[in-house]
Amino acid sequence: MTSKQEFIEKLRNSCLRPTKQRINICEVLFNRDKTFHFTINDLFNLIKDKTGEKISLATVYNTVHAFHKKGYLKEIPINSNQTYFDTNVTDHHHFFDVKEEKLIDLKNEDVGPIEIQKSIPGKKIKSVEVLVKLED
Amino acid sequence: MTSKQEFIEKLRNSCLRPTKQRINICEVLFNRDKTFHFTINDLFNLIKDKTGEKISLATVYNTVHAFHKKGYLKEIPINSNQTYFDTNVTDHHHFFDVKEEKLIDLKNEDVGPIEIQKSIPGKKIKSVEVLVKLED
DNA sequence: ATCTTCTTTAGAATAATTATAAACAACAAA
DNA sequence: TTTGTTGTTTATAATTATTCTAAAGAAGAT
Ligand SMILES: [Mn+2]
Ligand SMILES: [Mn+2]
Ligand SMILES: [Zn+2]
Ligand SMILES: [Zn+2]
Repeated sequence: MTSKQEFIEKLRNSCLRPTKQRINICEVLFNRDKTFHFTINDLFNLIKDKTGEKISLATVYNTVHAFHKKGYLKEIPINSNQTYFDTNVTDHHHFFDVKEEKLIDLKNEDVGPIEIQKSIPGKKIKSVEVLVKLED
Repeated sequence: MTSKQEFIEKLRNSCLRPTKQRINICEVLFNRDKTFHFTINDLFNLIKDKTGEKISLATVYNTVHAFHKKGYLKEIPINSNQTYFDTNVTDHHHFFDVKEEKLIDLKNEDVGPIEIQKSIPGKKIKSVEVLVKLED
């Protein structure tokens, strides 16, 4: 449980002005026990439900991308009509329940280390992600 | 090198009428040595270049999805503004060169077998894909 | 208080994809 | 071959996620 005051400090330390909207979004996103996977639309609706106040869609986009740029959110590569984000920014893998359209974290020990044996001259590895699609 | 006649047969066997457009798309997609990674837009332009004739964008979408549904094309999960497809429909992994926006096949031996140790009740694994993002 | 800079916002613009419905082509049955 | 049926192509419109714009508002510094 992070206090409003702590979010304000974190935002300031990140050169992001602690506006009412950003603080609300912080609380919705980061005041939780488990990792949270969401689309912009999920978040937009959740904010209305949880805080009772509406934040404009443009602001939700702006804020999510600001947080993403600062490394506080991760983007998950799946083919969907909407982009998925993740509050767990560590390197980790996912199940994707295709029917429910839901992401589930995989612990690294559930997958084991992945050694990439091939390399491309002049390029280095930025990330290695496993996506396990689930069906019924 | 597959002949036009063979494409016609393959289309018929798949309950897809062998139209001029579908045969052309087959030739552009499948008459190649190496696996081909593309977006709808790539394909649309390539058809004009290679065959001199224009196929309507709607038909390119229709055909790609028809082929995808029949299992002749694979969809590659990456976050991009456009969806990527692959003529290599076997289970395999990818490099994605973020700067060039290009996919490169990884052989399974370049990655090694991936054992998923976790399972979700009532769900079974449909696919396991590794995406390795590359930067300079 | 005042000024500057950053942020929010509604609404417009963009761009990938999908839907529509009329013209057309493939196929099978006469 | 003609004819009828069904599947396909096409131009165009609709949809939808995302980004852009520019004006109003809020935060922070002086
Ligand atoms: Mn996750
Ligand atoms: Mn491939
Ligand atoms: Zn982002
Ligand atoms: Zn498809």
